[in-house]
Amino acid sequence: MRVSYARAHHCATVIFGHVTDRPGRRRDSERRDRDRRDLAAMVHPVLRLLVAAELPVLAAHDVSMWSYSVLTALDDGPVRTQATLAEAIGADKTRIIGTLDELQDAGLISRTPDPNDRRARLLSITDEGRRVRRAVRAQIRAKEEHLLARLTPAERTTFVRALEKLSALSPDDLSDDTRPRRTD
Amino acid sequence: MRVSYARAHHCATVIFGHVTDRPGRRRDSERRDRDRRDLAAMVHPVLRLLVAAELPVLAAHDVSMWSYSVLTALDDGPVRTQATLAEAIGADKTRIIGTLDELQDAGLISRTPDPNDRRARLLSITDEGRRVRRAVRAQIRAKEEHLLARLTPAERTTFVRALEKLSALSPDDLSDDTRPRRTD
DNA sequence: TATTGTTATACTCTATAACTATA
DNA sequence: TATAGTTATAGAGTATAACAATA
Repeated sequence: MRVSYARAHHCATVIFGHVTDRPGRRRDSERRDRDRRDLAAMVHPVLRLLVAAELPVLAAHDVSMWSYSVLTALDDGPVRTQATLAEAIGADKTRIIGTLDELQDAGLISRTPDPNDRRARLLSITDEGRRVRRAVRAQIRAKEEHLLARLTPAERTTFVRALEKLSALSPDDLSDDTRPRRTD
Repeated sequence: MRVSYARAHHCATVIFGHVTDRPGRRRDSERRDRDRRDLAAMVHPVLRLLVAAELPVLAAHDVSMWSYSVLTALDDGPVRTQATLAEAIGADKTRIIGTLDELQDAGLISRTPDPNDRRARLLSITDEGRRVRRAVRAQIRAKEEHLLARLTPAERTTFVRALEKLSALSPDDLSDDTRPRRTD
């Protein structure tokens, strides 16, 4: 995930001069929602901001974004095989191999052959890996505070809660098939 | 911005078994906030969800993500030169040229030489371009409803408001230099 | 035959630098 | 000399297919 640092000052000025819309008495909240930018057009800059804030922290600890993602998954969850880990962090089997090699060379994770299935290699985070992960996380949390400080306490709580809800969804949850209507 | 459709079922189970933390009487909200995932780890899956939802819509109208971004900027703002447009959408001068060529060939934008500066080419969206942009937006909004429907009305309002606030920030707004303290 | 981990290849995207034509 | 637009080249990142070992 590479992100350019170019600032995305998406022009927020929305002009609907010649949109002939029935001049009903809409509430402000409805008008607000209609005139807002697309969600992706707002979420993307926020992600770039977050990544830009995280990269220096990661670099200071000599870990890549993928490495940090792997360490996080291994620290939070039980031992995994490479395939399950890859799916857990939304990556590809082939994509994380280089990352795992680096992490192993750095002594942050260990890969031991599975006695029950000699094809598989069981992954686990080392004490040093745990230390690095948590040091990085602490610094990232500090950076996040700069962002969240722009919100009111109530906004902040709701924003994080909403993020937790939405980030847990799978693409299937958004498919049109979930609509109650049936064609038969 | 290419996004794999692999589901990011980030394991949300957080285990702090051996983190010796003073067992004070923390409020639930504080504990919640401490045990949550990193913001980027939540924002990223949300963006992927949104992009996955948008791509089919864009494909149906034969426009790329960058094309839609350009059409949006030109529809919402005044006529721009290519350089200013590029910066407005967070892209690079050289990166959008191919996109502009496609849009021009498709008759969705026009590029006319600037009479005052024969180096520059003034951009403007055509009626057809406006039609496409708004048709795409309407469909994207419909898809977004699937996502936002997972939130309560109050959560939704606050979430969108928070996104508007945060997405308007520039990297400078997050730098450590903004802290009130000085070293001298 | 299917699966785990791995490697190799090709393809996409991006950044950088160079070029032109104007100013 | 500097700038707007363009083009070309190199590099990073990714997906896909193919492979060896094991089930």
